[in-house]
Order: sequence, then C-alpha cells, then structure tokens
Amino acid sequence: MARKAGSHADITGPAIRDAALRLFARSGYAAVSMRQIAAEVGVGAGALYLYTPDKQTLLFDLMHDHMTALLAAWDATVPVKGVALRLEQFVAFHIDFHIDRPDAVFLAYMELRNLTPKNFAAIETLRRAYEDRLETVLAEGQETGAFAIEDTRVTTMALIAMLAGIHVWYRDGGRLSRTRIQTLYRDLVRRTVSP
Amino acid sequence: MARKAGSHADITGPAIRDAALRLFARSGYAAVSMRQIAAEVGVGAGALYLYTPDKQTLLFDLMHDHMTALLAAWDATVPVKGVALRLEQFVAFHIDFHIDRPDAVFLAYMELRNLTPKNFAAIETLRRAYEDRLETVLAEGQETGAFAIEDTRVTTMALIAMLAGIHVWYRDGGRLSRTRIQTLYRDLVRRTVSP
DNA sequence: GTCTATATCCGGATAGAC
DNA sequence: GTCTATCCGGATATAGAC
Repeated sequence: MARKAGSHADITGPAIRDAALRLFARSGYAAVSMRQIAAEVGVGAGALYLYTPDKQTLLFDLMHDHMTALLAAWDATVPVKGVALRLEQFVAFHIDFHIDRPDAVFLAYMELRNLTPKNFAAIETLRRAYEDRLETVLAEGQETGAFAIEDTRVTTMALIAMLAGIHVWYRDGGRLSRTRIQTLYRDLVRRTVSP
Repeated sequence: MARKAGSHADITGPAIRDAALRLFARSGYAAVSMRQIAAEVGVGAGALYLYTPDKQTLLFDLMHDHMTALLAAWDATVPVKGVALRLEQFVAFHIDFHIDRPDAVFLAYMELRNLTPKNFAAIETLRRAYEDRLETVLAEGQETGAFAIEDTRVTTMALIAMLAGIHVWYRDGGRLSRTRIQTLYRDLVRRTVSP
C-alpha cells in the first residue's frame, strides 16, 4: 500500500482501512463501493488511490494483516507447562483475540473467494499455519497420552470450527461474559480430547 | 416465483435455479450477474425475468427452499429410542444432508447479509428452528441425566458450528469416507455431552 | 418463451486543477 | 493531499419484435 509523505497521510490511511474493514464486514466486499468507503472517511473517491493501488489490494492487506497478527500473537504467548494446560491456553487466547476483532475475523473467512488466486493462496497459507499451531498441541498430547484423539486433523478442524462459531452469536453485553464463555469452551474442548 | 405455462418453462425454470445456486456459491451473490446466470442456462438475460421478479427473490427462494427442506427432512426422520441415540441420529442426519448439498449449505450461511431485512428475518427464523431441534435433544438428555451439559444453548451452538465446519474441508473422494466422518463426529459429539 | 435493444444507473480507476 | 470531472465498462431491469 503506497503512501506518500505529507500532511494527513497518517490519519487518512488508517481511516480508510478502518472504514473498509467495517463496511466489508457489514455488507461484503463485492457489495461495497470505493465511493462508499471514501464517503465514510470523508474524502473524495479519488483520494483512496493515494493509499491503495486498487480495491483488491485493500481487501488483501486487511486480511493479511489480520492473519499475521493472529499468528504473531499466538507465537508470542509464553507456553504454560503441560500440554493440557497449553490447550486451555490456546482456547482462551483464541477467544480473546477473536472477540476483540469481530470485523477482521468476519473478513478472514467470508471474503476468501473474493481474493485473486495469488492472494488467496497467501491467506490460505497463513490460515493453515494457524490450524497447525493447534494441531501441534493436539499431536503432542496424543503422543504423551495426555489426550485420547482418534484423528488429529479432524479434531483440529472440529475444534477450530467450534471456536470460530462463537462469533456468530456473541454480542458484547450479552447473556454470557467473555470469561464465562472461555470457561464453557475450555470445558467443551477438554472433554473432546481427554482420555 | 411467477411462472408462465408453456413450452420450456419446466426445463428453464429449474435450470435457472441450478445455475444461480452454483454461481452464487462459487463467486458470491453480489459478484454474479444476471447475464452470467443466463449465459450458463443458455438463454438471454431478459428471459430470466419470466421466472423470477428480481435477483434478490432468486437468492431468497434458493435459501428458503434449502432451509425448509432441511427442517422437513429432520422432522420426517423416525426418532430412535433413547436420547443418546437420538443425538447420534442427528449427527449422522446433519452430515448426510449437508454433504449432499454443498452449494446450498454455502449459500445458507454466507449470503445472509445480502438478503433484504424482511427476507433475512424469514431465513433466520428457519435457521433458529433448526438449532432448536438440536437444543431440544440436548435439553431432554440433560433433564433425564443422560447428558451432562453446563449450558444447553452454548453447547447447541458449539455442536452446530463443529458440524457446519465439515463443509470447509470435506471433498468427495478425499482421505475420509462419509461413514468414517460420521463415526468420528459422532464420537466427538458424544464426548462433549456425556456425563 | 426467448431474443435483441435499450433505459438508467453505478462500478473502479484516472487526470488535472488547486 | 484532496477535489472535481470523467472515461469506460457493466449492472439490473424493461420493452417490443418474433
């Protein structure tokens, strides 16, 4: 995303990304026009192209930044001792990270088909890397006998899907607090893998 | 969907729906044009409007028919005795129904935001009704002591999400047969609710 | 029942003034 | 750095011929 030095660049650039993220998440990439994004930011449509070469790149950058931030955040956690606790740490981490970024999460799995093939491949690689983080934990627990898992890959996908499903119904200020949700899902996951 | 009597109506009408379903699932509602659908069917774009008043209604009809078929199919199952077996029946049913209709499944949860508010409400009601079918089974098992569930609603959403996630990675002729998948998920679900 | 032609509008992206 | 004006293509939906 090319960015020229100068007056409002530091404000307008992030504002464009924020607006695009919000609008893409709400209405879908294909249904949102560059004019809408510009209007939300308060600039003319032409000004957007000072910050992004095109609409596709704007989408890709949003998704790419989200996925790399997700991976970096998990890799920056301090592993707790014991694979069972490490799994619980993953669950709590995942819920925290995703509840804080509902729009980016929405994009990351709803707009894959609006990426060009090359961009799609890049995001898929990152997504697969995140799945592998969980699968690594499950495989370790399986080897040590801490877990009893029939098929590691299927269990990985099942748990990721279960956790990802939270965003469908979660609302700030709803019936369940974030901590309560983390407790409930920690227990669901634990039961799924415990011997 | 208005339909005039006459020569090719019985062929073209379903052909339009088939093409629209396939294209919407592949590229997304907003990214597919009426011209594309018409070309896929082999008619001019204008001819589509003999079978649907507009693009939105075409989308809604596809989603609505899928959801009502889903509910009808479940309600038509002969309940097995015992709530634990009934839950296993739900898992096998869900997997069968959804694996057979990948495109419709995709639409039903990816294109919700492209529905008008009124159409959205109608589909949401049906979706909620399906969730309630599962929740009813879980609640019954909880009451009889057959299951040990901390929060029935959360467990319902967690299991639905887990099952829905299959479509993300399932491929015909892949590593796992349908029966194998049903067995694996049956066990995952069983562990999630068993006392 | 379908086609061709068209009305009308809106999309992404660019050029040049300020 | 942003605005205004614009190019150009393609969208939905309709009208009238066959």
